[in-house]
Amino acid sequence: MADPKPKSKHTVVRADWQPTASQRRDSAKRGAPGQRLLGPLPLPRDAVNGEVTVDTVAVKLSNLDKVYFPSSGHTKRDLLDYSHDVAEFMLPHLLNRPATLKRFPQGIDRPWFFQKEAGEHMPPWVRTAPLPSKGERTYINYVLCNDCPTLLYLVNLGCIDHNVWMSRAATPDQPDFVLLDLDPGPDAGFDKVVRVAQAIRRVLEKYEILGFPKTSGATGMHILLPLAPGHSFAQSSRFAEIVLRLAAAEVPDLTTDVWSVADRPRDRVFLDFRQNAPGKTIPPPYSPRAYPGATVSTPLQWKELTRSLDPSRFTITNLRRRLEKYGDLASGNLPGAGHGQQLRLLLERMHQSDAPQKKRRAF
DNA sequence: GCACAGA
DNA sequence: TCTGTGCAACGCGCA
DNA sequence: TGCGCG
Repeated sequence: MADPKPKSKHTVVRADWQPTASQRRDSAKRGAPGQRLLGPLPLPRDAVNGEVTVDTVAVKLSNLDKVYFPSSGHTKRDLLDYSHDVAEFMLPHLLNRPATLKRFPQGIDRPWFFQKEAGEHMPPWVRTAPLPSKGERTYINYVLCNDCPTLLYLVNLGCIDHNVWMSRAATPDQPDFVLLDLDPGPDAGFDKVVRVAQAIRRVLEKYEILGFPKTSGATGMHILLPLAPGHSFAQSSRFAEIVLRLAAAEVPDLTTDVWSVADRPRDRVFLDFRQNAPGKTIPPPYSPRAYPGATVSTPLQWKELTRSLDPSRFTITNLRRRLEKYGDLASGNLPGAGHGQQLRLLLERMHQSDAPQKKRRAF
């Protein structure tokens, strides 16, 4: 493939960017409880505009008092304080992943827009990666949110949630985890999501598959299965479908695979494997969401999946307490964690285990 | 949130 | 100087 | 061939 060289003043990344020596040193502490929480913005509390210097980079911040979440009163400053505080936990999950910017410059109740092309107006220290678009006919310079200054810059632009690919820029066609997406209908409470997640947990345990559950930050849940390098999205999607169909067979009255929203039962949990595709995005662990209350996509321990689990409890205001207590419960899903699974091996294990039995069918 | 075009 | 506008676009299943 | 869908 020809070396893509779209003109850009940004630092273009054609291979995965490598951490500096000091960042490598620090990374040993990452994921440990209470470590690396950086506190709120280093800025006077009454400042409405300002400039912070983070990692030797000066970032301009504006309209800090603007209310982004009217029902709870959370402001842009609250979002920036949170982002600065948890950056060491969130950034590893964003590293080198092309980002689709979803911008809410006037808050969650006002018009928003997508932005993929970084354009020529971002500061030169914002890293980007050129990726083919429209069937290889053109390139888009995607933002890579690889450091704290970039994170704060994006939040200042109105990026409330972060939406990143399941692959990294150097290998855009190779997902490094499988996404199991649990999406409850409007009349399905979170208790149903929990029961379906427990069914998925039983399937994963039966075949010794490693998975990390998290709230989506909205109404559903995500379960992430770390992948060894070299898998395709076709493979990750097929595997997600297999696991979800096995789980659905255990709780058929709680689940649906109906694609059309109009025809989909409103009181069931839609199990979506189609999200495993190139260019599709997911809010990573610790991403805030543009929902009332400033909820956060929050990694969980499996044992926390109880009837009383309420995902609206996890917000930008209180998430640091969980990080102090538990550290990064999803750190095992990071590409460097060494837990990448070979789908061929998992499928062999599943096939052997089921060989004497009939094939399971039905969603 | 911000650059840009057109009035 | 003000005001309006753009800021994305994949591939699958089905009619 | 287009639409709904995430």
